[in-house]
Amino acid sequence: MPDSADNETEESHGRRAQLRERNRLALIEATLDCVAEIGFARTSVSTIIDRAGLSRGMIHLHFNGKDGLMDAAVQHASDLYYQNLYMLLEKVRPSAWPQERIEAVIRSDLSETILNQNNVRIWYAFRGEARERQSIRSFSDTRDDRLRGLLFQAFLTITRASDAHDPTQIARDATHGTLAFLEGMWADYLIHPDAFDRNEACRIIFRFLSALFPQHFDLRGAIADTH
Amino acid sequence: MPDSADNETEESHGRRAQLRERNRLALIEATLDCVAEIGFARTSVSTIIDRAGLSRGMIHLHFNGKDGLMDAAVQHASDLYYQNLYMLLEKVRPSAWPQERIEAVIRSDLSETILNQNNVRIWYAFRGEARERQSIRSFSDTRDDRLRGLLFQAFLTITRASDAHDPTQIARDATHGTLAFLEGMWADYLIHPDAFDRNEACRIIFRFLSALFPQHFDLRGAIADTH
DNA sequence: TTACAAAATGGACGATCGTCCATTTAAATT
DNA sequence: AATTTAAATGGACGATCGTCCATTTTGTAA
Repeated sequence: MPDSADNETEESHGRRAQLRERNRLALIEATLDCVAEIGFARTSVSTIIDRAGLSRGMIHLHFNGKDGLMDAAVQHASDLYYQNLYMLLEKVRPSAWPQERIEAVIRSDLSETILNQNNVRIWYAFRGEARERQSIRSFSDTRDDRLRGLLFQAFLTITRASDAHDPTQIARDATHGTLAFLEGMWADYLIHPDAFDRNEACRIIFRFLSALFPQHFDLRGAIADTH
Repeated sequence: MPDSADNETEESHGRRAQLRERNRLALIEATLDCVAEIGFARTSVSTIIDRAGLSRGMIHLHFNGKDGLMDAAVQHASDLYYQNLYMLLEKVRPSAWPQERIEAVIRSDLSETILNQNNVRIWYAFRGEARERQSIRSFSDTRDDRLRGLLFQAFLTITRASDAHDPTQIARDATHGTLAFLEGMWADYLIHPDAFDRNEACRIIFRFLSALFPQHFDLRGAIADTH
């Protein structure tokens, strides 16, 4: 085994697997494009393979049918969402105040990278068809769980430092409320993509948060701790 | 009162029009049931007429095809939503404080009558397919407009009586924020219908509102004016 | 280069889609 | 009771759906 000595066995089959994966991904992306453009109901096998420029049989070959492809597409969209979101969140320095982390979550979730026409259409198209389809249902579920954890810990740090007699409850409500806010802003963007104003959306959320935590937020976002 | 003589002339043609209208409505209701149960994509002409117990041709006869039926169904769902909502809002006495009217909007929109499994599934199913369909798009639009007017006037009354230097802006933000809140609560209910708690949802909204307008709200809702 | 196997192709297939109309049913009129 | 006419029926129709496989293409190994 001369030059293949330091290559894995897989690498000798590399070109094949690489092409295979390329087509697999092309199908998923074509599916998401179709869903975003013409909706879930009108997205057929024909429109997908037509857009991908591949042959009919590939869907059955790679995904065991249309349902399997849809599941994979949902998973892919979810992965992309998190990949982008956490990439944005990583810019927050580790020593950041909790209110800064909260601001980062809000601004990221409303940024062009995350909240855009494609994503919002895909999001609502799948959510509308989530009934009885576990793969799609988890698409919506997961977002809540992971964002919720981030926000809750940050809010808890804030409320624990205060003199409120039920810091956990307040933190939970603040988390729930903030997520509801973001959800509402997404819906707003879906219905009125042109009239939507990201800065205004942020300001509204911060207006409410600054009323609830005046020492930690103002209309522009997080403010420095005073102790 | 059997078929008495004091019937109007129209009533002599009445029986026919009455039966006709009954079938028309049956088709619309069957459509909404199907959309709620199996989703927009899986709702076909066959499933609709099967559920309505009527014949295939009626859809073309009454609505000029499936699209027309869908449009009528969307309109009907929208009408029902407002009919129920405004019925609930009428219980608020005319002299009510603005904060009481705001509380009524919030509690109504989250009440069992309005926010239930059927409505929320229909709502999101149509919204997911709203792309390029004016009738469906207006379904979402209108809700905002009418509720927005109610809330904005109430918030404006509150902010104008305060010493804030930008009462209009605050009222607008509060309106936008409250609608976003409600939207988020609906999404919450769609994804977790069992875990959803109406009282908790109300409390969270009032927690934020009471932080913003401490003289007008507490965790339980509106409070009496102090001047 | 030849042989092998994995991957990709594209058309055939039955099922189901939405539309539409010839026919039947039954209410209203004479 | 006979006639008229609006409403309802249900099957035929072509189009399109998603599935699947016989065949071809192409990367890899002998």
